[in-house]
Amino acid sequence: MSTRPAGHKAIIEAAREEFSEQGYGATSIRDIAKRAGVSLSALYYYYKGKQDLLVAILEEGLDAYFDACGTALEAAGGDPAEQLEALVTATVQFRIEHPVKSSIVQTEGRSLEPEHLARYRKNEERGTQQFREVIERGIADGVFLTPHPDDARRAVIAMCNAIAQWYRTDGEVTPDELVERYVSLALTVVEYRPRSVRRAARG
Amino acid sequence: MSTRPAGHKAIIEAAREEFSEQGYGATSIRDIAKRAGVSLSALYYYYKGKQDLLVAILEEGLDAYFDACGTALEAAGGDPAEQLEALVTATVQFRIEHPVKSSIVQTEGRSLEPEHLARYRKNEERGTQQFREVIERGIADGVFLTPHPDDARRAVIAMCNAIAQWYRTDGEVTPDELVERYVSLALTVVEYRPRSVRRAARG
Amino acid sequence: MSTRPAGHKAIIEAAREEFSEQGYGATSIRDIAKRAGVSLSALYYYYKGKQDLLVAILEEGLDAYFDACGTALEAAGGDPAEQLEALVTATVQFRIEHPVKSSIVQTEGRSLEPEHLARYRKNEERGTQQFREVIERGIADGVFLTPHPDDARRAVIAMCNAIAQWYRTDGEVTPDELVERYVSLALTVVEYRPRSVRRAARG
Amino acid sequence: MSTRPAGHKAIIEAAREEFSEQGYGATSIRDIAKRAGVSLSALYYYYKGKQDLLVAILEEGLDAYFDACGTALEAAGGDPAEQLEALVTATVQFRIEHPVKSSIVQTEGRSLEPEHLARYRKNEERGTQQFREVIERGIADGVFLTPHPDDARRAVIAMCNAIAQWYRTDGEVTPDELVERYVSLALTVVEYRPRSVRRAARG
DNA sequence: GATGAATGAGCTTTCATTCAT
DNA sequence: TATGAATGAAAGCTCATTCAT
Repeated sequence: MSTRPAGHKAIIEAAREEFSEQGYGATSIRDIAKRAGVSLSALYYYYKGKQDLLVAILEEGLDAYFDACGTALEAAGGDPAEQLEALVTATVQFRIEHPVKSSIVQTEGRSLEPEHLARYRKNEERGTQQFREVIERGIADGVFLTPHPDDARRAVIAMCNAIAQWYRTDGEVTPDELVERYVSLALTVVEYRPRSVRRAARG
Repeated sequence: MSTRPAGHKAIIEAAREEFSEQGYGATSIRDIAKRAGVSLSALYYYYKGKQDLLVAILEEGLDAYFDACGTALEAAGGDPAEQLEALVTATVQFRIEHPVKSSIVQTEGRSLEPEHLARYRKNEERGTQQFREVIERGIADGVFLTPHPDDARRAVIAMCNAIAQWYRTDGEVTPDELVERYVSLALTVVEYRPRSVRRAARG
Repeated sequence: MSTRPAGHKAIIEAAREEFSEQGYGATSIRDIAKRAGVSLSALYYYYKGKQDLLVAILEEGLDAYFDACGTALEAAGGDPAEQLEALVTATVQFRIEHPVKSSIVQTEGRSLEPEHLARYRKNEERGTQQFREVIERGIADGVFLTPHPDDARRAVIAMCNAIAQWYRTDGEVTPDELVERYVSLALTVVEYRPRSVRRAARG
Repeated sequence: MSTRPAGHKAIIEAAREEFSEQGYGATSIRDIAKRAGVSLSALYYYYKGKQDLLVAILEEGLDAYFDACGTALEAAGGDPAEQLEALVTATVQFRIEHPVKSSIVQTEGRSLEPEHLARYRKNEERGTQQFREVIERGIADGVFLTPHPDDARRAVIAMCNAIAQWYRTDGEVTPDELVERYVSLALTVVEYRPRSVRRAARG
């Protein structure tokens, strides 16, 4: 959690939008200051520089996403299917509600200077790990039948992430509908077969 | 097909790699010249500028991909499942064999100046359209059961595209294996049920 | 009147001299910065660019000249001969005292980009207009006998303007003498015949 | 007289027009080649470089003007008034017929590099000298009464030179009319009084 | 005679950043 | 807290010119 002085939200917000629209490399610090409506010097008063802004934005982006996932997982039971549902729901909702944060986190990691990159990549990895654990447990429990858990995981994450790039809140599909569809898609991808069904089938 | 004088391949190649690694905005034209081993002026002799390089790279990237899809589709029969298989195979192979071309086409469209953007976006749309047609025909034929063809399509495309970002040829999975798995995943996502099976099930 | 922040006079002055000596096109912005003794960036802090400098210089040049003419005309009576004398005096003095401003205004209008050119040419026209009005009134009053007022006007203006290119303050002729001679020349050119003389001649 | 190989007139012509419109410093050698419709290399085949083109143009410009003056003076008698008439006529006609040549000669001398400048300025001086001699002879003969021959000379030259900048062949005044007016103006400026008139006045 | 290819130097401009106040 | 002023470095690009063919 950052402990920065208040009153600089406009700056972060502006930077996020500029980075998202043009990319870190193509964004000038003046563009950000102008968009935030503050002077160039004010920006430097709050942040050490352009890279510092990026670090703050990326960290906050990951944190916010992981918070959402954590909350969802806690609310879900111990069942792998329920947990996958929780993760997909949290991810889809986050991509819908925070498309800018999402796209930056997905694209601008490469713009980190070496000293920040390693830590960031490691942190980022937690997202993969969450899905990996749930899927592998589902397989161990015999409810996810996919023979290729890594590919299934990557597919699920990729399709959820892509939402940030095309979903528009003024479109035809409501967020809830979309969540439902993607949960369903994800369960299809991991080839989910509920125990009860199989038991019933046997009888 | 470009009709540029020969001997400038090194330039395009260098530009592609720099754009892919750092992003268009963060790449300097000097970086490209240096990487290509030519003088700055030589670069300007062949290309009008940085934007011109990007345009050439993006166009070629799309063309090459569409060529691969076209060839694959022609070789496939009229059956929607076979055609989806062909498209997925072509896409996965292209992402594996041309990860740099793939990632640029996926990320740097936004770096096009307005005058080139519209045409590019339209061209890009052809990729979506290929998948859309095949999937819808599969649904019409009753072999793809997914109730949400748009989501299925986006999922299939997203998961195939993501390959460019993580696949390494020196990894555990061979290209052919990966193709097979993704074809299988795609058919799962569209909920493919072959006619013969359903007929048998009915009997 | 310009409302720029103070302390950038050295820049304008340097630009004026460089433009005057080498021409706008041949002057590099580095030359100007060096001559002004400021950094290249300082120059851009005060002016948007090379063209902006030219615009400022040309506008100020015209303004200063028109101010001098205006003051002289106000001090003069309503008599056309006196007014022509005032205009020629103001012009000659301005060419002597501000040869650099004068030569730039005379030569570098063509270096204006289209968006500034029209306005400038119109403003410039006021100079011609001042002379035209005075000469035509003198003709109407019957004191200027020249049958070709346009040619006379152009001749007077051209000869006054040329002074900026050859007059040296360390030469033989004092400014006051030169003014007197050019006033006399101008009155000759418009074929001035004072009323009193003609009346006397008649008697 | 230049002894250059034929077929390069288009180049000189193009250079003249570019230099005249934009100034030497602002003209690129590529602009010239494009306007002449030849390749960049062709230009370098005929001329050593940009400066060489300027030298050729300026020399030819002065030569052509002096030729015209020489011819006119030869045709005129020995009378100073007739000779001044001849010079003004030649000058006005040249400014009318060759406005581009005229304007370059008047403005671009400063663009000569030191090694060519001295010779050019000296050559240029011949123009002044022609007028000076005629006017001084007129004064010695007692037909030009101006008390300031240098100012008169400069005035005459300046007003004639200015013609190149404003005269348009499609305007109201014919060349012949203009010549007549400027001859008349020039004689006014030098305060010409024919002998016969004065003799008559005395009687 | 003529040209396509190539270059190094220089161009105008914008960059991220610092600092005195 | 906050900013106007200033800077060195580097950006994209154009320049006049050369040279092998």
